Amino acid sequence: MPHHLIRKLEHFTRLSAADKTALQEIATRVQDFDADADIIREGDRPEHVHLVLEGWACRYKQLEDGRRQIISFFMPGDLCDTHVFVLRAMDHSIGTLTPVRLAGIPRERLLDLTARHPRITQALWWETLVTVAVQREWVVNLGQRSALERLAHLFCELFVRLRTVGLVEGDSCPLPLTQTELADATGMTTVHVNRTLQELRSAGLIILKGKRLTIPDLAALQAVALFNPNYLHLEHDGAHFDAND
Amino acid sequence: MPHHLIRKLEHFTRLSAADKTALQEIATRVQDFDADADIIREGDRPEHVHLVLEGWACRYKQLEDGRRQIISFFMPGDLCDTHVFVLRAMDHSIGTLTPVRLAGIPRERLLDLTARHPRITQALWWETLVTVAVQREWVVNLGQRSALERLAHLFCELFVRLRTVGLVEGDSCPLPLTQTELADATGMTTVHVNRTLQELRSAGLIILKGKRLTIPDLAALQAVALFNPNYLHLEHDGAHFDAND
DNA sequence: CGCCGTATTGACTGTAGTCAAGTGAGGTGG
DNA sequence: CCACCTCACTTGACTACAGTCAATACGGCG
Repeated sequence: MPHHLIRKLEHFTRLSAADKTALQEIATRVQDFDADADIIREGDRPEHVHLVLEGWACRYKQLEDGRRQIISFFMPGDLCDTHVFVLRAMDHSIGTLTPVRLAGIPRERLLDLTARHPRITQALWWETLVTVAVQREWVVNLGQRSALERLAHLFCELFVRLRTVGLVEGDSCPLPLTQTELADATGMTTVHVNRTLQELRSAGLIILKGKRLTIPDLAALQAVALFNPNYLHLEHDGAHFDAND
Repeated sequence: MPHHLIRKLEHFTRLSAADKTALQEIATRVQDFDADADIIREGDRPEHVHLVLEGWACRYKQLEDGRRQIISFFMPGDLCDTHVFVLRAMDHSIGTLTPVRLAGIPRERLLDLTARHPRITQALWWETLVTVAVQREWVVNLGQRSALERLAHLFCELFVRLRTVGLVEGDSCPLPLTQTELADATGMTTVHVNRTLQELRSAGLIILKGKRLTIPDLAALQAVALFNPNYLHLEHDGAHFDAND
């Protein structure tokens, strides 16, 4: 069932049939959440690693005075915190944006999986490091880019990430976010998000309607956003890690 | 020699004498760098993990048009990219801010160390996860905090981190950064950094002079910054990982 | 049809950026 | 030892990007 994860990991390494079977089997303890529900709250000590099977979620942090920052987005195929067990308590929360179906993977299960499947271990490492690289890019995005560039960059990133899990159709992809959520992710106000979206639309760079994003000319949007996809580390050259069966 | 690292790791777990000796011995291949030199450049494929022994460095990313964002600071005791080996090429650069003394730890050396010393493995995991947590907090800082809060927050973080490696004396610590560097880290202009520093000074929250930062009332500065140190995960409760010798 | 959350618009404010001109302090060389 | 040079810091006047407040429009769903 976790085909999105498998599809993503195959961008890094070729998995054997046995690897894939093993990955299929981790999707136990499936749970469903409504939209706008917390999966994990700041202060919790999570019991297992979560894998998003369907829907979108986000990592976020709320300041005492109510300001909220979305720190990252989770989409199908994404893992939440492969290694949290080391830390005592969550320093942020994870909440859903749409209805979400999750698999909860117990710690031992994951350890067992990686012990038996070295290529999966490598691939999960890659997954983790890319997540961190995305986090760094968000710092650049918030620190240096203008509102227009910022939204454009976010759209490029989400589009490319969705493509790696097979959720892009032609030049369009799902984008189930409200303008408020875009604002919380980009450090802008909803009003300014709204106006900036209009600017992107009238420049013909995006079509955004009915929770669906269309990018008629990805290269053009990338140019506006100063988007360089290398931080997503998608060049499939893990030949030296390939399965030989 | 890498006493700062040892001191830091002991905030998470109690290390045995053997653990400490092993850590002492990884500081081979010592290299010295001038200030404002690149240690690793975007696109490089680094050969070893770097440990900062003395001086300050930073992770940064430069956009095509020249804008630069400092993504994180490295101070004595910090490790650069414990697990880069999985990825093909660096997606950012690491450069010095002051003269820096580094130890280069070959991959095998690190694997060997962790294989023999499970507590060190745990402690390095903690180190890695805290680094990522810091990265997330920077997203919150850039996305939600005002200029004043942002600088105040950065100072709180640097102060607390320096304290964990023993570099705080009383209520003051080294701060070898120019206003330009502060600007690149906080996504502000140098002019605005300058004015905001004056505001912090005249509020009596900081004394900043001669590359030295004094914080007369840390609680007050924390309140202004909305700084909550929990993301640094310093509560020493790793008793269950304690060495028994 | 009517309700509620989301999106849109306008007018105004304010924080932060820009440009450009000084001032100051530390280091070097004559 | 001092002049000078450079880099960092400081200041002022002006601009502009983004935030605030508040009213209104839209759209999907019961």
